Order: sequence, then structure tokens, then C-alpha cells
Amino acid sequence: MNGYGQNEKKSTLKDVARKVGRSVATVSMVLNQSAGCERISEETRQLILAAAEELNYQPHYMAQALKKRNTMLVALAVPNIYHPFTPQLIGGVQDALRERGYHLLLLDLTNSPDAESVRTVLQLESGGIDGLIIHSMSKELGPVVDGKLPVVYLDEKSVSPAVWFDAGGATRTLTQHFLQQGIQKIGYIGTFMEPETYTEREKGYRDAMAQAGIPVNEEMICHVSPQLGGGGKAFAWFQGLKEKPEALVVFTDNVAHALMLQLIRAGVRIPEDVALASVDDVEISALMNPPLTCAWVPAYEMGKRAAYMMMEQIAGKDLTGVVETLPVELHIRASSIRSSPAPNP
Amino acid sequence: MNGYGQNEKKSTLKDVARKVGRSVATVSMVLNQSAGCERISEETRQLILAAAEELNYQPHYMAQALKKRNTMLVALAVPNIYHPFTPQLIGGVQDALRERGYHLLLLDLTNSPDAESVRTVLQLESGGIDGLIIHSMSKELGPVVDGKLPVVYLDEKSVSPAVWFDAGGATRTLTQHFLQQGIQKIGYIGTFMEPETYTEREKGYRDAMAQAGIPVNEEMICHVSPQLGGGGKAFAWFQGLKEKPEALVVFTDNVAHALMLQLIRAGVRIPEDVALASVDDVEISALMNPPLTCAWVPAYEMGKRAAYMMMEQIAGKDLTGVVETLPVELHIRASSIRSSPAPNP
DNA sequence: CTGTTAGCGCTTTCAG
DNA sequence: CTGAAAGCGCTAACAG
Repeated sequence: MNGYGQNEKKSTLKDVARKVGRSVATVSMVLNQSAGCERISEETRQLILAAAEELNYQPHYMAQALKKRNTMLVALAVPNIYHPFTPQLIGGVQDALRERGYHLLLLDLTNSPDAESVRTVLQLESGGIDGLIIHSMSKELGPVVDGKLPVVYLDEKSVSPAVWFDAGGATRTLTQHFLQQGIQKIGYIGTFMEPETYTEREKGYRDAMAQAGIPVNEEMICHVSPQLGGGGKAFAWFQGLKEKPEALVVFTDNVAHALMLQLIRAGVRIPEDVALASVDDVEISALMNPPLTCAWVPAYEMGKRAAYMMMEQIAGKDLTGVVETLPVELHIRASSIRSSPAPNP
Repeated sequence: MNGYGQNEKKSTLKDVARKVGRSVATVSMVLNQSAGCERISEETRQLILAAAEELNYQPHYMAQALKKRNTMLVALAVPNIYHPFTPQLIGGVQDALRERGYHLLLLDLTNSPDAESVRTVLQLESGGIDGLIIHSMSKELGPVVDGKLPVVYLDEKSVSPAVWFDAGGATRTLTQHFLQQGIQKIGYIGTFMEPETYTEREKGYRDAMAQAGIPVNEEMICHVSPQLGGGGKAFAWFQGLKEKPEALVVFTDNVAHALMLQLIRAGVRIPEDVALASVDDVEISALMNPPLTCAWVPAYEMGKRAAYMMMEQIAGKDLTGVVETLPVELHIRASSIRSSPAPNP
């Protein structure tokens, strides 16, 4: 057996109450500075504070939670802990939560068959957490938590409350960036995966093309998985094309990196043979050879905003219908520049 | 105001007890299958089960925790959520915890001045969590938690219980891999940062050199930060060397990637001008041009093992002194091959 | 100014 | 076979 809880016996409110010869109620009051604590005599207060210090008193988290009906725990459910986006999201959520004393319970659903993840959420939902932030999984988890506790959705816009970035705007901007250079044969590498941010990205590309009056050639669109492996698939597709696009909008950095590295290995020049641009802008994008043009996604900020919205809800505010949209930034680098831009009239 | 808890009023043990006309004690027993539950009549049992189902009863997490003196929460404290290693660690910890119904509380200390992080840990320590897994921060957090709750250290070996990978072995193997090719002018890119895994990595390199009877030229050693930016520093250092090494052992993938990309941009050929090998082997390493030779670190597995050790401790086992060492795997790729290896006698 | 009381929702002896 | 009772550690009226 080990000896936790024996060496440094945790002291309770009762312990400090006994030590100063006062009741637990009084002690609780001064330690919490709760309503009415001004009427406690300065002497008693000092006595209590000193005793608490000396006994190294720490309030018992769970007891407090049970009584006050809030756990100070917010869960973040992520579909894929390995997505380069996820750590930034986590960082943002965590930092915002910590500002107000909340803790982050992470629910990594990467390896979780649906049923199990739902069961886990249900478990937590009852008295375990104060709220749930859901990344890209409203379909799977939305019905389960519906109305039972405060929720914020991340990376979606057709549910609420939510915070998302302008995914359509990202690919639209990227596409227009090519169009402005006079490039018309623009392909798109997207995914068959469902999350709304992905369908919106493809829509952004299509919208930009339509706006420019250029019919989309479906041959120039390829669907892969959002992993590095997807880049391999995209490369094979590209090599198989008889008529190559002059530029490619890629839906996510991961895929763009893998694709890029393989194109270069195969002797395809970027941007001379094919220009490239993608969405996310993780740190290494700027270091690629050539540096990769990206629509930068404010993932950290999204996490922060989601956490703030969560805490507002816990505080009682109704955020139904609220969808915060964060803008992306276009970071132009060498991978996408084939010619000087069309002169601005 | 929002309406959580109003629409779907949570039902308690009392609710289902009342519904079936039995006492909460009985209901608690059958629902937990606790000792003595066999003596409850089949009829009553069915009644209770049905009622619980119908009322959608979920045990109240915090109440249970308070009574049973365990929260089913294990915290993982990480020093840097952005390290490519971290998500794998998290994944491993989480998956292992979930197998036994535990949840993961993530403590991301990336942006946390020391004092604050310590305060947070202290807060949690009292009745908030059942145990704490500490990644690379025994110095900062060890004293704070000392003896107060079960701890497992990750990526360290001079504290216990711990799980770590053979960091010295990793760089030793890499260095020997070069030596076997007859390369003698081997440089090392390490870091001035403290974590034990980093000092051990440098030691592994030095040991291998010593073993081969080759004096280490201190000019051939460079210390940078373990971020992508460190790669830039390393590149500048390399360019400034009058006498270049033929091969470079790099202490972490991040730095190797950035260094590699900049070397290539500068026209330095890999491995012809300088061979490269590094520690970690994140997914993209195999896709680099040329593919990067790595010592693969079993991060996911480390997380899993740490979580298992944690749960064993929570179950009462004393793991003092136990340090589990996980082996690394050498993944040889083109970046490190300058000649065929010396013939094996 | 301070103590008493009554629980939060649950588990667990111990009596029937 | 089942229920009553005690209590985990804490908070919040309400009395003095």
C-alpha cells in the first residue's frame, strides 16, 4: 500500500473550527468572504486565517461542488487530438478558463467509436461538468446533450451558440488571389468528410469561381482525407491528370504539406508548374520550400472565445442563436505567386 | 436566463426510490451492484432498473465522488501544448484512463508563470483529482505535490515513479549509425533547456563518440531552443562554421525540420554535404525531402503506461522507485545515408 | 458577532 | 430481503 493521505492528513473546515474554538459556519464565512463576513470580528478573522494557514487548509473541491452545484469543470470534446489545429484550440480554451478558475476536462474522441463517446458524455453530463464545448461534432453529440447543460460549438455555424472562422471566406480569398493573377485553371483539393467547415471551404472555392464567371471543371476537384496521407492521394490524382491545373487551393495544411513535398520530389516546380495555397497556416508552412501561401486560422482565439461564451452561459446568459465568426488572414508567400498581380485600376 | 436543468430535470436516487416505493438504500445497491445486492428480490431489482431507465437516472458525479473519496479524475500537466509530442501523450493517457472510467483533466502550463501553475495544482490537489501525471516538470511541481497524492512522472528518470524513453539510447544509436558509415566529423544540435530528456540526449551523443574513441569538438555542438525557430538558429550556426561536420545529430524533429528546409533552400545537399538524423519521428519526418532518419519515440505508449501506473497507484500499489523505460526504434531513411555501412564481419 | 440547523446526492453499516 | 440512519465536507439561511 502507498501512503497518500496519511503523511499530510488533509485538514477540513471542522479542524480549523475546532482549533480556533469557533463554528464551521463562521470559518466558512471568513474563508469565502461570503455575504455577511464583514460582521465577523477582526480578532476572530485573524485567528481563523492564521489557523487555516497553519493547518494548510484547502477547501475540498468536490464537497464545494456538490453544495454550490457547480464543478468549475468545463469539458472540451475534440474529434482528433492529432489535428495540428487541436493544440491551439486547447490552449485557447484552457487559458480563458483559467482566468476565472475553471479547469479543463479534455475529451479526446480520436479513437472512440461513437456509442462509447456518447456514453462518456452522458456520464459527465450529470453533475460532472458545468458545460461542454464541442469541436466539429454537433451531429454526434448535439442530440445527447440537448438542453441538459450549456454547450458551445466550435468550427460550425449552423448550430448555436458557436464560434467559427470564416471557412468559406478563406478559400474564396485564396481562389481570388489566383484569379487576380490571371490564373483561370484553378483546382481544388478538398475532402469527403462531413464537418461543416470542410463543406464550406469547398463552397468558398466554388463561389469565387462562379463569381468570376469561370465554370468549375469537376475533374479539377479531388477529395481526400484530412491527414498527411491525404496528400499522397492528392499527389497521385494530380499526376494522373491529363490536363493540369495551374493552381491548386488545398483545404488544409496537412494535406498541402504532404502534397508539396511529393510534388517537389517528383520534379514538379512550385509555383512555376503549379501554384499552391492552403488553409490553416500552421507554423511550418512559412518554412516550406517554397514558403506556402495560407489563409491563417485563428485557432487559439477561437478556443478562447468559445470558453468565454461558455462561462457567460454558466453565469446564466442565453446565447441561443449567437454565432461568432472570426476572420481569417491571408498570408501570401512564394508558393502562390506566378506573376505580378493584375494592375489595380 | 437560460434554462438548463429545467427542461430535463435531473432525477435523483430519491426520485426512483419514490417511484418504486422502495428506499434509496435499496435502489443504490441494485444500481451499483454493490456488496449484498444479490439478496434483493429479483422483482424489486427489475422494478428499480426499469424505473431508473424510465426516469433516465444518472448518478450525480460529484456526490458519488464526495462519498467514495475518489473523483475518477486524473490530471495531466504538460509544459507545452504545442510540442508535437504532446498530443500523442495526451492520446495515450486519455485512452488508458477511459478504459477504466477515469477522465482526463488537462493542465496546460504553456503560458503559465510558475507561481500560478503551482497554485492551480494545489487547488486541484485537495479533493479535485485522484492523481497527477507530470510531464517534464518534476522540478517545478514535484515539491508542491510531494506525498499529497499519487504522481507519475513522464519523460524523466531521476524521479519516480516514472515512465520515460531511452533518450540517451536514441542519440547514441543515431551517432553510431553515422560512425558505422565511417563518418567521424559528427556534430550535435541540442538545447540549453533543462529537462532531463534533453541532457540525456546530449549525453548519448557524447557517450557514443567517446566509445568510438573520437574526441568531441565543442565547436561542432550547438544549443538552441526546441521550437521551429531553433532550426533557424542552428542553420545560422552551421553556415558560420569554417569546418563543417559531415553529419549532424539533432535532438528533436522540430528543429531538424526547420534546419533541413533552410539548408536545402541555401543549396546545401542532404545527405551529400551534411547527413541528418533526429529524435522523435513525427509523421511528416518520413515525407521530408529527403526523408529524415529518426529515432522513433513511442509517445502514445508512454502516455498509456503512465496512466496505467497512475491507476495502479490509485488502487493502492506502491510504485516508489519504479522507472519504466521504453525503447526507441531507429528508422533509417535517406537523410542519413552517405555510403553503404561498413561490412558486417 | 456567531452558532445551530438543514441539507447537496450518494453510500454503507446495521437493524429489523 | 429491505429500510433507517449517519455522514462525506461544505454552504446558507436563520436564530440568537
